[in-house]
Amino acid sequence: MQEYLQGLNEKQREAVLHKDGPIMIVAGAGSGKTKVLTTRITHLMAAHQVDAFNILALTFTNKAAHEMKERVERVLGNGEARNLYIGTFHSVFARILRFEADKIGYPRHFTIYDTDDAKSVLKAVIHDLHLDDKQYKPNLVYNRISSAKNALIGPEAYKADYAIQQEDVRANRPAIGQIYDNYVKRCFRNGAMDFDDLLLKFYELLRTIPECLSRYQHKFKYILIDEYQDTNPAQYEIIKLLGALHENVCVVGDDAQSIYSFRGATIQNILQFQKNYDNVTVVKLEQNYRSTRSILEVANEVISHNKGQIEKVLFTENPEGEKIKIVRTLTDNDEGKFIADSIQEQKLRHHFANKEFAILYRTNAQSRAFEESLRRMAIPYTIYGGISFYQRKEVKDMVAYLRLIVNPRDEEALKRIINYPTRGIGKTSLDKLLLLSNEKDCSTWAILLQAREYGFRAGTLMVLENFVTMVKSFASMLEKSNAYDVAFYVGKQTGLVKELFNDKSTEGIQRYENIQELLNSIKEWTESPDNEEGELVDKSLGAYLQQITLLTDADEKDVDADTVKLMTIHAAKGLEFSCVFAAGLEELLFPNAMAINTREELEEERRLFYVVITRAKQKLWITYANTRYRFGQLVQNEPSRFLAEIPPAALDKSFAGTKTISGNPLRAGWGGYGPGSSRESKPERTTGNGLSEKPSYLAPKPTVNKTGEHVPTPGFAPSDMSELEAGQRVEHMKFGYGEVIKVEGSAHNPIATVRFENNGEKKIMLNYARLRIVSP
DNA sequence: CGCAAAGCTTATCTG
DNA sequence: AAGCTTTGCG
Repeated sequence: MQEYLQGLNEKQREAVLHKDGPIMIVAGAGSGKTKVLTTRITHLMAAHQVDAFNILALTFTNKAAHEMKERVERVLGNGEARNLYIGTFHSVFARILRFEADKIGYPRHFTIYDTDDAKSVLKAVIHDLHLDDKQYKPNLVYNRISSAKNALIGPEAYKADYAIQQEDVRANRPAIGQIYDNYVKRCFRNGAMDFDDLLLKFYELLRTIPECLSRYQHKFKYILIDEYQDTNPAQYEIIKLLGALHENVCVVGDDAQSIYSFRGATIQNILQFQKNYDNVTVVKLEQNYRSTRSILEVANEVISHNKGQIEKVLFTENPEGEKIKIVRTLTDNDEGKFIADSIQEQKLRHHFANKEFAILYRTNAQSRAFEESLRRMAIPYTIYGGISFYQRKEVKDMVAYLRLIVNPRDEEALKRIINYPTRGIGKTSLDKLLLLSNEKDCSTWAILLQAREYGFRAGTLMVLENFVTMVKSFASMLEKSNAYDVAFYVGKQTGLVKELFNDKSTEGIQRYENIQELLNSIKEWTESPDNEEGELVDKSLGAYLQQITLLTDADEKDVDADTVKLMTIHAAKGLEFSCVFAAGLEELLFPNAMAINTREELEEERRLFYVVITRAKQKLWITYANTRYRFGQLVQNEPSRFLAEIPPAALDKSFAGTKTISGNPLRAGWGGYGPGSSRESKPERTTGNGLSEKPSYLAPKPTVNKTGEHVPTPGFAPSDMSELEAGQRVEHMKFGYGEVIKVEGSAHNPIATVRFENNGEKKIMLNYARLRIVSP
């Protein structure tokens, strides 16, 4: 038997050895599914001589894809793994779409719009339709359109669907269909795809171009999909098409961990897999290698409250381990303190490293209290889920230039930098350009190219043409130089780098460093060997730009760094930690208020709870707070209903003090952690009852205008400023009389310094201020 | 035009 | 409480 099969249990081996035909691997939490997937790929290549070029593996994160490739390479050691097609749905499809773009009318280097870009387009569309963006909030509209796309419903189908229309009308947003329509057209005009388009357009490619369907059906003889429970209908249909020829589709998933329905994922994909394919082999991996028996028992019990799952019972041969600890605190800050204290204590007593701890929560907003408490204890930590490096303003600015060079139709990029750094193309000119591009239904860039014909003022026309010339010169440089050289030159030539360099504030220096880091990243990209991209090798700037939009900060941050990890439960999917703190187990927070209206929603929240429990290898704390701040206001929360689903026998009853909670509907015996038990609690904030907000002995603030109101002389009329010079006496509407000290500034923006009798020295911009010359 | 202050909104999860 | 947008002003 091959060496790589040795470490597998019977079920795992069965999953690996199955060669042809559809197979569903139901892999419980911690049952070694990554190992099975990689070994399966290895086995296909080593034992069955399947060519790496014929294997497609779709994962949930870029990082998982990387790891898988590495593991296969480690076993095979012949460099073949580089030819595997492994990546996320989005990155793999983006790569193929780049290759086939012309067939569906897109430029090869189409831009991928991230959520911010997409929302910005939506804003413009909503504005152009003269709709109220209070009623049509871009965020909401975006989600609605995203759901439609993930269900493969285009604008026409959207408008024709009675149920959808009823929903929109009832929500008083009847025009979403129209917005959707315009949005799609606008994105196409911009040569851009949003995240959902990467799936939708790939699907359309397969559906409408028979030669493409055939090519990729033949190419991908073996298809493997990780985290199948979180795929949506678009992904489902794509796989069905791609796999139709060989039917060698291997899906791995756990219905109990399906937590992405908000992204259009439907648990039906995994529940129905057996009905959708003939002769499906089903293998269940039920032995858990990750957690202690105590932890697994709690997980099993909790998930049993859900209906309609694939039947399975997870077991483990691991030791029983410690019991679970449930901890109540008075406030969210106390919760933070408790967790930081506990981490410190565990480190001292049991010699855990920082990186063995994770604090997991339902919403990103909860991270603040933990950050503060960890910082106070000097415990290093990493937060996941903030804005990624490539979302920072200065980075996006620079990237916008590069985007425009590669794809001049990219209107979002153009809007961002056409007047940054300032070059005299103001709002008026830009609005006119955008209006024209809407009228002619062509890209803003096309209007710019013919600016001469649209009656701009001479000066404006000149700056517009200079801008066009500059961008064109960058683009032509791209033909001869590599991406890094072009980017470096752009930074220098536009003055962007210089502007950041001159800003010596702390943030300014940081921004400058970020740009340097961006340049480094481009350099690394251009120089790295061609082993990451399968057979469609593309080291162009365009390929780089598409790739960075698909990176998440989980891909950018180093998991091995010795820091405590803070993230949402969603982000923790697929990860494991020795010690886990599941925080904020409160009604309305977890389960979240947004998800308690239907059984389906509530069951998904419960699966989320299941996921957080099963992240823990050795120790698990579950915490909740009586009160926490929301929108700057203190709110009270009941303990989460999920706590009552935990079997009492699994709990550590002696834990954290002896206080019982009076009036708590849950079992007594859990500790309290609040001002009484923590070292330094802030006194309770006095909440606004309208009384004694301010001590009465304090004098009221003076209400008199500090500047002292000046009453202008009757018939006040500003004088002609062109002749103003030092020494003249002037009158100002508000500041009264004064003497001109000096006149400076450029010709089109002169600034006078005036010493006023009652208001001291002021700088006055003569273009805007109203001054009357009293005497020469 | 560009800045600062005031005002308003917001926070479920994400590639 | 914090971030983003609008406003008011020189």
